[in-house]
Amino acid sequence: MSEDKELFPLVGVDVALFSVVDERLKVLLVKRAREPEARRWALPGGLVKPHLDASLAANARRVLADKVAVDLPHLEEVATYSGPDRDPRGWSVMVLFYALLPLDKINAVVRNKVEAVEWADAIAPGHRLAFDHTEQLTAAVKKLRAKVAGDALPLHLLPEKFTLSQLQSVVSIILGHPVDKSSFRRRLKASTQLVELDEFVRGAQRPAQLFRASEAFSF
Amino acid sequence: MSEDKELFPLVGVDVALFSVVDERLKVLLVKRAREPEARRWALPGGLVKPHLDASLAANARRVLADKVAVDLPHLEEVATYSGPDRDPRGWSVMVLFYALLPLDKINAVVRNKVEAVEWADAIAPGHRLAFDHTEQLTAAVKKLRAKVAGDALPLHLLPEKFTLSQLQSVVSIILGHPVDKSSFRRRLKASTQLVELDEFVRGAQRPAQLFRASEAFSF
DNA sequence: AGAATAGTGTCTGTCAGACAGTATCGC
DNA sequence: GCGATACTGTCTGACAGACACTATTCT
Repeated sequence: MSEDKELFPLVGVDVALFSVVDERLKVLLVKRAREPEARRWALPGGLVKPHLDASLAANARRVLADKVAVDLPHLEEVATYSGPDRDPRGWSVMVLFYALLPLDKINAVVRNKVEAVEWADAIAPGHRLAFDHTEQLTAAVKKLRAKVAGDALPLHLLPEKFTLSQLQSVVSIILGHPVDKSSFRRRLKASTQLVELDEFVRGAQRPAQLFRASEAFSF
Repeated sequence: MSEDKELFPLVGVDVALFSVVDERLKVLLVKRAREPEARRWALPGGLVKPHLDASLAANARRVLADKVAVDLPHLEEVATYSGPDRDPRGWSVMVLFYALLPLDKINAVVRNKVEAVEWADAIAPGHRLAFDHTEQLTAAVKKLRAKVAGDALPLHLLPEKFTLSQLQSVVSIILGHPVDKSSFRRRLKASTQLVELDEFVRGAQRPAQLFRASEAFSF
């Protein structure tokens, strides 16, 4: 066993699962039940099981299925974290992914489990995280922001049908600064990523047109 | 041993080492001496040795030190490739990096080794590559191009001191299309990445000013 | 009518591509 | 002078931020 430690690195994944709650970008944290780092908040993650997982992405989906009751619509690789000291169990390599979860599925999603679960503020989680997860979370947020700043649309955070105002709100929450309405809508009209529907949302004001992701959409 | 295969994935790195030769973007390939995939061209790579390597990046440097006699100035992570079938030895996960090598060090660089070594065209290598290395190479080129298109300067492909014309040439070779001289130079003057020197290159025409990377430079 | 949100029109500064023009060398 | 390469100036069209304006609903 201790020889195995010398010969074979531990291999697994961590996942930063983002959502938007209360006008804030949130990330799912779990309170670890077991050693190492027991009772400390951490990104959900786990070691790969070669007989179960077809890939690291599959590993990520399996791990998250323990905390969340939905299929993740999209997994994006961020970076790998490796070395002899980052986990006391031995030389380890963890591949970090991030995923986005639609607003309207949040309540249905959190499963009862041994560990506590929390949607923490993604920018300022308010906990000291286990292992190198603070660094990982920073990297995941940075990658997400870069992608959205580069004109990708975070539709995976929205319901299947959504208004442009909702989309604009989510984008500005992710980026951390206001987004101009006019230029935002101009961009979207030129884009092939959205399809306008003939449906409208009625509320206490002018109805808003609904949109959905087009076939050409890729995050 | 066969139980180990079930329990522990193989872990290693592959490296796409780029350079510019003869006005083309080239990548270093090695001809594998051992099974699996013996005698097939491949990206240089190797399994991590926990007692030797402090990280996967260190693993990459060690593997490349067998083929190349210089320290790699920069390693950039591209993606991971994993699964039970991509390597016949078992469930494996390889982390792909790319690196850039300065033009003026190429000749000093290739070591005598068991395997053959070749600088192949990065866009059309002309060989069927081992494992999933064709896909890996495509991803590495794409990532490099995206980085350079996003205003990063590939100074690691140039000598320490270089002219703007040389830099422009390298950028256009990487991107695969011509770059406008005027706007390119305008961008560089506004940038803090370069420092102009008081030295000039004299040739058969007007001397060209030399530049070097500034402290603020980061690829 | 007024509040609230959806959606549009217009102005303007910035910036990148295009390309012509000038500068400075060797021969 | 001529060829070659380095370097600069200028024009113009595209576009994004700013922001005011119009539109449509509910109360």
